[in-house]
Amino acid sequence: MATDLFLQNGFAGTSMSAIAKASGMTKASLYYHFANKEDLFIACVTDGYQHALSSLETIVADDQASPEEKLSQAFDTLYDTVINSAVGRMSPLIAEVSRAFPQVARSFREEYILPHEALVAQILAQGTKAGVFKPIDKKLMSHLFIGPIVTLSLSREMFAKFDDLDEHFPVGELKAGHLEAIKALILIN
Amino acid sequence: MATDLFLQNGFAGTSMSAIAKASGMTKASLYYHFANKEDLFIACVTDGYQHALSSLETIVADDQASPEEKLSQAFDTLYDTVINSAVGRMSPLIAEVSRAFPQVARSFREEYILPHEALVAQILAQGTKAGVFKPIDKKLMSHLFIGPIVTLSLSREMFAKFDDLDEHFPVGELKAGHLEAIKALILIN
DNA sequence: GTCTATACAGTGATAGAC
DNA sequence: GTCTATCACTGTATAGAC
Repeated sequence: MATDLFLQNGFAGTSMSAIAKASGMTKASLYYHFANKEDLFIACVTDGYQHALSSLETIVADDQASPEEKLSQAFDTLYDTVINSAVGRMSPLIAEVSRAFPQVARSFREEYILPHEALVAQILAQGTKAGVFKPIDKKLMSHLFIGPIVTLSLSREMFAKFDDLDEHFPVGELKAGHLEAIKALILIN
Repeated sequence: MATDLFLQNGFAGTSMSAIAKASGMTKASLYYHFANKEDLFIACVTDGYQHALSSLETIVADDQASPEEKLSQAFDTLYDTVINSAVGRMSPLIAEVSRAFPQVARSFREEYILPHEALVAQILAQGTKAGVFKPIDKKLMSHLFIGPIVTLSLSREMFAKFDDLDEHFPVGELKAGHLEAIKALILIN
């Protein structure tokens, strides 16, 4: 609710009055639940963490799938999460708020980014152990793996109101090409 | 000047009073030069376009260098531009402002993003013509080429105030690994 | 072209009744 | 736990003198 408003109008562009109205409350009631605007924002951000991580966790824990299948599933999940979910789309917003409130950045990193990276690293480690993936530096893999997805999400947010959005940023094709590129980089033989 | 303020505090977080003060003017004088805040912001953004493009243009026009050398030089330029220059760092800011003023996004795309992509595409086309690069889809290449760099810039903005910035986001290493990955993807033999 | 002064809407946040 | 009413303040923008 408040999350949607923040996404649409930014942090400074979303007033407590607007949030109260959208929540069917008055401002004063809102301030009964949250000490201030930052706390409310942080609640919005952390609220979205859980679900985004759980789908990756089930992929990692799957005993049936091969490392290559898991990699493909991780791509599906990450593209879906970063591009469609509220938390994923919030990156630029978090960057904006982080300037004034660095603890927002810290919490985002520790509770969202690092667990994500760790899960992706686990999938890659499973593949390396099975002898099908080359070992690769973890930071570099995050750079090449998550980088394009976040930028795609940012671009799509930026051009959300344009009617040729999907023509210029075709998620499916870009995802497929990206996956092939990563495979070319890490698959053995 | 105003650009730096926008970068530090976001669009809504930067007041006309603050800009006027930093410019050694009063608010009223500022409004003599710019009709409103958006116009001033657009002026800041477009102002940075020129230089950012010119360095890529000289690389493309170079008759001496091999396509592989040009690719490496383009990496140096893009990393430097996106991470260090004002325009490059402005992407999240432009995303913020674009929600309210879509023409900002359009101008950014047409005058900055598309020319950039076209120049990179030219380097790749030169390599393909010379028989050293495989042909590759233009949109995909932008996704894989520019995506990681923009996300790196965004991350570094987000964690700019943290003392372990360069440890977590080591530009040099990531750039080198990224270049190797792109080469693995497009180099023939 | 730059200034002082100001209009006026909206902001985050609080006091106190119910 | 929610309300009405209000606080002090800052925001964008403008009028009019010099």
